[in-house]
Amino acid sequence: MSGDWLAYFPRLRRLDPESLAALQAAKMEVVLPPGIKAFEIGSPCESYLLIKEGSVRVQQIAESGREIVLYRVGTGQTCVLTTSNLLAHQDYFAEGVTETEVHAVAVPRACFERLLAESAAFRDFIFETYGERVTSLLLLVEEVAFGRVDARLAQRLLDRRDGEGRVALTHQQLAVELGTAREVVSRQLKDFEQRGWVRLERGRVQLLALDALETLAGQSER
Amino acid sequence: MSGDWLAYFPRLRRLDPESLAALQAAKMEVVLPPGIKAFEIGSPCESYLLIKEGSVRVQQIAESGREIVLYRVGTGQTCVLTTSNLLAHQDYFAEGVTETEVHAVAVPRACFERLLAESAAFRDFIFETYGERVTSLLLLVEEVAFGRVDARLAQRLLDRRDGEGRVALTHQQLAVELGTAREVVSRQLKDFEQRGWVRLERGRVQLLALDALETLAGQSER
DNA sequence: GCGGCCCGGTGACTATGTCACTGACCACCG
DNA sequence: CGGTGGTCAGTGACATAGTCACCGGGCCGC
Repeated sequence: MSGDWLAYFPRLRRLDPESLAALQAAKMEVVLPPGIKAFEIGSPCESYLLIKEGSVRVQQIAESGREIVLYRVGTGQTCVLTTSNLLAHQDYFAEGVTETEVHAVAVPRACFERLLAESAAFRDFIFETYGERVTSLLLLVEEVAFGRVDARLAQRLLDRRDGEGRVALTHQQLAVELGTAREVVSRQLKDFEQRGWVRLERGRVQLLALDALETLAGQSER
Repeated sequence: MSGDWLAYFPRLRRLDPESLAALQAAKMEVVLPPGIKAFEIGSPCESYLLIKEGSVRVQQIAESGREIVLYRVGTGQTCVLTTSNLLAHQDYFAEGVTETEVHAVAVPRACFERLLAESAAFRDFIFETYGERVTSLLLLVEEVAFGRVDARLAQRLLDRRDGEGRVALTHQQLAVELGTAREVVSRQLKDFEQRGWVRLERGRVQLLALDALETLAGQSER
């Protein structure tokens, strides 16, 4: 039911009635299945995407095939890269992959630009997380440039564990999370296992010593 | 003479007279000597800086002391981090160092926010390079995560050479440019020298084979 | 049950980063 | 002029990370 979509974006309720009406009229509700590319390198950027439910993983891909996860966009969020591309009239040069079924609202470029010009509340909404994203990209630069792989891996395992301390990712997927190679992840995990911190299963890691992993994750500086 | 400052920011001429008058009234002309910190980690972000003349190097610093240059802000440009911090009400978490004497125009936060709200031309001005900066940060992530040090070094030498093919930087400074260690730069440079591509001098590198360096710089993928 | 594919393990090697120490060079001062 | 301290660069030994080639096991569809 489309009347409820604003519940996901409370700040948009502050829009003046005219802007809100324009948004209502122009928006399109979209549903994407899991595991597809919402956008890829070179795609033009046609509309502003507001995610109601689900998660999109945005990743950079090198020619060599190595990948790195830049960030995720989840419920109630929007994608910096999309915003940035709309503002600068550029094409995408990263790819976005749906990790779950994604329910989103698409706002066409023309409507985006009109709202940006007319509505202070819309601008606030846009920039709410925008600054934080720039921050998170700089943190990523620092992490990749100076961080230790073991600490970063420990952090990712903690971040992506479920309620029972399981991480349902293959070594390859973990390598993409960190922008490193599978072999490196395999060796680090084996090391963790020998310390008794995790148990390795096919396609999954069972965490056993959260405190030890947290301690290691804290030592991110090399 | 302050009447000419708009010559550096032609897009600001499109501002409506009222906004322009507000900007004129609130702005402050500032001059910073070379080699000082325009802002550092933890500084609050009080005003929007428009650079008329000069260059500011923005760099990230790890606890270990290793540094990496994130980007430079030059004549006619503005700093993404400042914009982002103003938008998101955050403090700086990188530092900005003047590389030359810097002549700039400072716009206080209140005026920045008012103009952002009132003037479409001002927003266009802000976002003109903003999107490109996000792009450049993603490129930096890719470079640091996947790039070869030798290719990146060759690229930097080419980027920062003067008219006679000289690069007036120490090995340490080159290491900061790339976010690597001085020893690594020293060894790579020695290798370049043995190939006859450069000649090493104290505090300086003389480039001899631009074409060879360009070829290497092109092979950035690991 | 066979073949193909994904998953993970491993050894050997290369590339990069760290540490400790050295000497060269330079500016300044007495 | 010589001493002195600081910056700059060179180097060997070692640690960490990434690459390459290859293997074997499990899983799935036919």
